[in-house]
Amino acid sequence: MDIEARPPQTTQQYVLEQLRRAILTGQLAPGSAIRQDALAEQLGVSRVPIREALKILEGEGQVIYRPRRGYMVAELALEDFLEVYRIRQILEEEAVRRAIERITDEDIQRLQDAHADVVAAGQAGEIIAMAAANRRFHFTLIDAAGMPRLRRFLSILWDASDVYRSLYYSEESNRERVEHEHQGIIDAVRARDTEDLIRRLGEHREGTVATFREFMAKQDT
Amino acid sequence: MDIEARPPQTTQQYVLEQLRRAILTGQLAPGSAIRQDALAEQLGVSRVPIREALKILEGEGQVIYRPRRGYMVAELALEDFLEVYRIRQILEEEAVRRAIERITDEDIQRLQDAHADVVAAGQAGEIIAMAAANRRFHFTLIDAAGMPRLRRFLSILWDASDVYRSLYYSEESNRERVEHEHQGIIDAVRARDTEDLIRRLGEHREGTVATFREFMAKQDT
DNA sequence: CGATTGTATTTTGGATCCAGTATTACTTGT
DNA sequence: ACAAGTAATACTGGATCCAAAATACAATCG
Repeated sequence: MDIEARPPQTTQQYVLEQLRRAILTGQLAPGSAIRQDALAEQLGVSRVPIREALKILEGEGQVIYRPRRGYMVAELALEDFLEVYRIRQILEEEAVRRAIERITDEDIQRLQDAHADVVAAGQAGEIIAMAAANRRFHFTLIDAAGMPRLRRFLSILWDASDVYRSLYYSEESNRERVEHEHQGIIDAVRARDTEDLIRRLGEHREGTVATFREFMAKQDT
Repeated sequence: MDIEARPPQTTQQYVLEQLRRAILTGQLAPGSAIRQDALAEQLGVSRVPIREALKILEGEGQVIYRPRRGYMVAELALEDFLEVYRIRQILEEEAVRRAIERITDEDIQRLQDAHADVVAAGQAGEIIAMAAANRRFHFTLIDAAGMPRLRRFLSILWDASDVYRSLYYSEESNRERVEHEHQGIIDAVRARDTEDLIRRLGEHREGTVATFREFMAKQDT
């Protein structure tokens, strides 16, 4: 027997999850200071696991740290967002180039399943679930590249730029666009057509960026 | 007046520096376990700042963490190295494309200065100084792109793939090659010739990778 | 003699406590 | 009334202590 040992869930991992979630949903607003012992009390743990979770987020660039001043949630201005998104696109492009050469039918099935989850969550209006399924969709493709470090970086970039997602998905028209583009991506993968796939990913990105520009413009008024 | 406050050096930052250095020079060999209180005693601090520094390195992917088992220095097999290097190249390419449009004469001067430092350190046989100057050379160019997050990722990737550098630079022939290629890069920047610059960076990378293949092959015997 | 279970030791994870620094509020002087 | 200096407060950084989990070792049973 060779049973995979379940890695035990430590408190810091729990805290890390909670922090990620709070940042993603905007409960911890970008730019706001993070008070360690308030958080500790709120989560019912001591300050130590809080500090360690914050250190990981610091390494990932999701929070800003200034010695003796504490942590704040990193802000994402439009131009920062565009920068992160641009990096994501470059890396994802590299990943899918490799992925399309090695992807199996089961992977494609998973892709299709993840897409179905996106649609279902969208119709149910469950924003968090939709963001999660969307992530799974993209990373199914990325995983097929078999480049673990590239995957890691994309994962961090994803988290870092997913901050405003919840607002973004709430618009009906965006959901439809995403659904349509995803299906196109799946088709291109099925056909093993690299250039078409790259083109579709590019369009997917441009659609997203355009939507964001509108969104930010609306915010400013 | 808007003076930037000097951030005080905390113990964890000191520990972090020491750990980075130990990993870079190979004192902490890839794959070896990191014993927390041994380190704490050695550096004359408590275990707390050690743990927090390790958390940052975990976020950067330089050490592997398993709950309740501790940390190990991440191993870099040849294929891992190639993967990291490939990512670096892609991102550096994006950076220099932007950089060449915005770079100033002062930046170019700094580039030339950094290159001079590389040569000087090389002749003096100071490997660590040479690695540092080489890093400065590349990041002078990257900084000119004005993409702070991209810069951050490149910085992490650089550290992660710099592990074997000390061995690498010790060979005379490599030093000469690096010097020659750097000068070519500077010339291309001066001429604002993007395509030539990209081409030269690609060659620079290929030369490095080829050298590494030889090096690893020698190691295996 | 080998394997398995129980025990001791080592090492990490978390809590509490203390010290040093930054921020805020208040007081005092002009 | 406003500014500057000072005192009070709040929060972070680090050390020590304790608990829990993993590993190493030994003893016992088949």
